[in-house]
Amino acid sequence: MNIGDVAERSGLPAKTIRYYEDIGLVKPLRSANGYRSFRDRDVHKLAFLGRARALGFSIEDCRNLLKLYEDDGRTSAEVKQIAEVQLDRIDRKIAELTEMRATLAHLVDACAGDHRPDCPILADLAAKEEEIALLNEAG
Amino acid sequence: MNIGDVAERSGLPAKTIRYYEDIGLVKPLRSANGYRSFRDRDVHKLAFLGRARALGFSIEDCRNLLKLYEDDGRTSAEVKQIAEVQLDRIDRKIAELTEMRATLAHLVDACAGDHRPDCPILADLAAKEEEIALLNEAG
DNA sequence: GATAGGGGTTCCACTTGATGGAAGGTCAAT
DNA sequence: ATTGACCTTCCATCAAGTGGAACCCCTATC
Repeated sequence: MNIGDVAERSGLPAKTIRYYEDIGLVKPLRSANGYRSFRDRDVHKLAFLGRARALGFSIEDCRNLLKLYEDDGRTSAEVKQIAEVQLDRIDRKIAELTEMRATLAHLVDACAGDHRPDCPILADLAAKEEEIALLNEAG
Repeated sequence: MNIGDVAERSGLPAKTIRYYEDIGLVKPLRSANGYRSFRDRDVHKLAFLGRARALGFSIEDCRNLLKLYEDDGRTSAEVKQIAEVQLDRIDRKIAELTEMRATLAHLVDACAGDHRPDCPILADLAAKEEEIALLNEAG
């Protein structure tokens, strides 16, 4: 199968598939004309990668998950551990964003958004210099 | 003021400050010995940048916010608009992560995490190939 | 005067995960 | 023969820094 078909079937752009070959995630064969020739196995792997990436796993995680996927001697504990670490990363990211959101929403709410220059958003961004200065004086 | 002091006061690493100069966010003077010489104004700007970045604003947003900050003729509407777009980005990101989290948490929950190879996580990542295949047959 | 340390400087490479584009080869059909 | 849709490689670019090498500056101490 040529890269175009694989792209369609796996849902990944051809460019991405080439990139994945480049970094050693898939190793398609080559036809006589130099075109990449993908086996079903390669297509499966790419679809797997697409899913794993959609869950936010890093490329390195994907590499490891793929290895486990193809290793009959794996234990589900190994897989679970990778997933748990990722779950934790997601949780921390969500917490971080939620905090940002709260602060920003508060500021947006306080801002008139009119023709005047007075703006609590800018005021807040600027004011914190002093907080930092105070912190440093204290510390 | 030298870069080390500024780093401490603004809370930004010296490397980052140099980088910010590089991309034109701050323009410190130079002492006779070639050292960067930061005025209070520069330190304020850097602290401002630190805060804005902490709220997730992109460097380009920061550039614009800084411009507005220094422009007496600004309107709060301009500022608010940038902030609202950012708020929206955060919301979309949170939604995306929340969905990832739900899927992943479900899978982690279903996985025994023991010595056996059977793993719902891998099964899920692999199974979706077929969904895609079906989707493609249908479409 | 030499030297050690703790600043500072520049510049280049690397990170993550692709993506865009140029220049050119291949293939099927007209 | 030539169009158009494929495919190939390679190089550059994005965000937002970070790490490190090689080298300069300044002060204090021996």
